[in-house]
Amino acid sequence: MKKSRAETAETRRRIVKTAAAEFRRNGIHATGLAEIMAAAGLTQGGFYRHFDSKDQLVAEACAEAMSSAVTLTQTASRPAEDQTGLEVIVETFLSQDRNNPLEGCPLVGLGIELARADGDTRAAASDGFVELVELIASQIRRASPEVARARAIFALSAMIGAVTMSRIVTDPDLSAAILQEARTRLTKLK
Amino acid sequence: MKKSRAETAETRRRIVKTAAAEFRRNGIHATGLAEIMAAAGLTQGGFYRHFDSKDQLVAEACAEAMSSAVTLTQTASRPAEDQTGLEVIVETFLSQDRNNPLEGCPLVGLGIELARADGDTRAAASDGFVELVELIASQIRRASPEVARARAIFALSAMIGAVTMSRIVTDPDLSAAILQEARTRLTKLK
DNA sequence: TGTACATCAGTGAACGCGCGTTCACTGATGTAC
DNA sequence: TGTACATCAGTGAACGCGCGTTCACTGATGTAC
Repeated sequence: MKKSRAETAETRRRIVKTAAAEFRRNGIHATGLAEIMAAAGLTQGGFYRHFDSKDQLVAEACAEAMSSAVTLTQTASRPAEDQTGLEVIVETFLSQDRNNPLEGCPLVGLGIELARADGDTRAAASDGFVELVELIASQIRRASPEVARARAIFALSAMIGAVTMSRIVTDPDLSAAILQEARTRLTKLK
Repeated sequence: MKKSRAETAETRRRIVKTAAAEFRRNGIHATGLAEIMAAAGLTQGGFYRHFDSKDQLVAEACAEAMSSAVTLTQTASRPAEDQTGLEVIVETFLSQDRNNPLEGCPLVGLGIELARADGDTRAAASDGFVELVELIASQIRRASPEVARARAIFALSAMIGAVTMSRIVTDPDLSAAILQEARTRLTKLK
């Protein structure tokens, strides 16, 4: 049953992408390897042909998820007809579908679990945060680079808190209000 | 080995308080009942004399942790000599010791796990969020109640995001900057 | 180019372990008289 | 108030289950000649 090199590489990528989605949906600790492998169309025994441990997969899945969040934000940051780049980024970030967390920002979906994860995973999350900060800062044009970066740090952490709380809260109106307040206040930072 | 009613009630409270601390330290899923019972000075078998399930303990521990966060914030909200009530609240919230999460805000320590928890737990978290919002709003005096509430919603979710990210990020300077930016911007909401 | 063989991706079953939960038992507490 | 007994908080061991990890095996791929 050996597979070609191309197939092997493709399988590995599929496992990482599947894991990135499942971890964001259910959390890292609550997601088992058997579940991930099944979702990737494989059986659990094959896992260790690709990875040394669950921790290694967690780190790679976190890096992968951060990388697609950065790409998504990059795409979104092209200013539209009547909106600045910052407005579009804020709008996009705050519109993450609560019912489809598979592709949302891992800093929200994995959240505080990242602070307890091992070094490689935390480093991936941390690096991704910095990349997003720089992307946002580049859209704040009326300020010096230092001030823009400071505002971007605030905007990103505030958005992460808002999306997180909008998912926790049980009242749909409150959930919408949390996102709306963040939207209103953070688009003013331009 | 039967205990008196007073002792039984005291034991129950101790289990809930211990659980509230352990869940905030390690996360809900990652904390076992045996670990909690041992930390409370008991053996694991006695757990079901007090609770029907782990989920019930999670809900009570969440309510307990939110309640002490509210009490702490209430105490902090008395304006000091040279600071407004809002400034003191923001200062207090953002000074949660990363290395001692036992008593920090459960909306940070439990984080996105709360969004996946069962109804009672989410309700406790949600109610606690609303209480904190009202407490913060009451310290924003120059605005109408509606505007004050809107600002409080933003301030609280932004602080939760900032403390969360300050714990995730690996660079201590960045961690401090995240908290500093939140402090600077949110104390201006008065 | 064709053949023989070593490699190794993936399967399926098993491993030890810790989880949430259950249970028989103990013995101090609380109750009934 | 004192005595006899039912209650039940807490212990310690066990339960089934799912976890991360290991392993013997299969058979198509890639390599050596």
